[in-house]
Amino acid sequence: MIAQCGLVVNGNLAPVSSQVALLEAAVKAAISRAISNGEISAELPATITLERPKNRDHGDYATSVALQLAKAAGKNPRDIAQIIINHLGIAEGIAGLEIAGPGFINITLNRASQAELVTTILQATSEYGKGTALAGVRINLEFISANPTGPLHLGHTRWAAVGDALGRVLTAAGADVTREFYINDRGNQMELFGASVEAAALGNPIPDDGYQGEYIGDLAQEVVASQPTITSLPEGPRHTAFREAAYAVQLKDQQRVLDNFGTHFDIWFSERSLHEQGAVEHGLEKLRTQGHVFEEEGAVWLRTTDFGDDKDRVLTKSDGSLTYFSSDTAYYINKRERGFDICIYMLGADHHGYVGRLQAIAACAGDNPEYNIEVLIGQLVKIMENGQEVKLSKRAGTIITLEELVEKVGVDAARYTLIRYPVDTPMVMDIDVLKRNTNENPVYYVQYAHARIAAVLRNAAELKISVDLKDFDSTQLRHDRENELLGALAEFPRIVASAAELRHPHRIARYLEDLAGTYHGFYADCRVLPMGEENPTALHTARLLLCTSTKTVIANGLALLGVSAPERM
RNA sequence: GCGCCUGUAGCUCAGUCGGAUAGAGCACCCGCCUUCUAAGCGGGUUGUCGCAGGUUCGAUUCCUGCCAGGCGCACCA
Repeated sequence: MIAQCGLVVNGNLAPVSSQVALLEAAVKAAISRAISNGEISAELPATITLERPKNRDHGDYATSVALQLAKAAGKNPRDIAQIIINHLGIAEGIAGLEIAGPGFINITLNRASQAELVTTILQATSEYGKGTALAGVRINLEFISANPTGPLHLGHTRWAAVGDALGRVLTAAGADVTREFYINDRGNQMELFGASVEAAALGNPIPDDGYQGEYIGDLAQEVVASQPTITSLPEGPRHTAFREAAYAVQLKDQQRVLDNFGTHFDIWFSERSLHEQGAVEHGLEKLRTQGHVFEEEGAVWLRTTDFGDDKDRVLTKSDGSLTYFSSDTAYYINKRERGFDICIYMLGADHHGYVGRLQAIAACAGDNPEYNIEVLIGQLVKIMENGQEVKLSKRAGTIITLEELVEKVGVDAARYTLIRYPVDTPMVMDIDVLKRNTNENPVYYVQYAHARIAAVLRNAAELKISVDLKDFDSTQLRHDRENELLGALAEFPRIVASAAELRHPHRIARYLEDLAGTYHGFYADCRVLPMGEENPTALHTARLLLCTSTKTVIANGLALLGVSAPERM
């Protein structure tokens, strides 16, 4: 049976491929037979994709493969569709096949076999939706990477949510993911930061290019409180001591805030450590052997223009000091030497000028910039409060921090809202809407569906209705709403796979909204529990198990977003 | 000037390798809780898919040009 074969083998769960994949294989096999019979003279397409028609009258799945083959085969697409159908008719689990429009093949599944999906989901539980599309691929996912010179603000928050969700989605697709935060703890900005805190502690004016925020004063107080003698150190050591102490406090604060936000990193990678390990020299050496390093006007350059960058980049300045770019090259090479196949960088739109040079780094190091490195650019987030745009300015002290955002709207609403839009769309976050806790906030719509099912299950437990899979009778599920819900549940594994491959975690959120809507429709039309004195029947059990499956999928999807799935609301 | 992103309903936005009558939420109107969570469901109204060409059985989707908005073009970090 289509819904079962290949999913459960000898009682063990095979990697959960969707029933759709099996159906696709059946269509492909049918075409293959038609070709070897000489009925169609064309190449077998590499992949056959079934889509879910928007219009329910077009069956459970549809394929346009006959239209695609028409030209090569030199045949009318409807004739080709008929030939494919002739070969496909024998496949089990299919209840109906028809040719529609210019040559679409509409497939209707046998309802009972489709309902076997419930068994699949309930056996897989938290594994349902996971796949193997990226199995064996080692991915380094770098995101946020803020300077440790201030609190994380709104600009970082989009990445904190999206990056974390992407990490979860890639993992679900089978990839071996390491999440990494690169700490820019070296260079001018650190000096200015240290000097600013020091000045605040000593009651001196903050340096011109220094950091102005209120938090600088707080940091100064905290540093002095933990090291009372720091102000009496001689100027040189005092300067260093302030810088280091402030750095430690600020980094710890960033880590605390992210932890609270549900975003966790496997590695916090210090830029300094690159230099201490000699990784920069090592990287330079590697680039030299690849032949893209040259000297000019006393500086050492990397010829990134060999690979499409706008201009060549300086590695070592004419005064002998290393540029930030040299750290970038060393860091990339270091990642590859740690065994990562793909290095993903998530950057804000204000850094998109880095894309060319990052790809050039990979090429200069002898890698394939089309595969080994990926730079995802996210557009900036605007924020509205009290009907006005809040202009973000460190100087004016109007930055909104991640922590403040969470205090205002909560972790779930903040994460969900940031994740549900594609990152290349500039988005507007309206604090007032997010505070409202109405269903203008789609996270509640999805969470509500989960809580609603939990309530039904609690009531069922009280009524002692069987939810044992052994009592599941798939032929009970014949209602259109049940069919629609099963179809939506069947989609989840391919949604996860495509979200991972396209690096689009927002697809998970959109899918969940769709699934929640489908469930609410089912709930409105299909009574789940017995009414009054009615005795429980096989239909009640079947619907309860369908509810449990839906709850599992919603919970699995929300887990991929790092959003909670409440039992009660 | 060059480069990246965006332009879809009154508003905020989805739209899968190019597919059938372009969708959702909000807003607006009308129905539905003496039995499972009404944070819900059903129905109604809403479109020059920025503009103009091209590719083809078929384009919101791919290509070219233009218009509008955002961002970026350091021997800074």
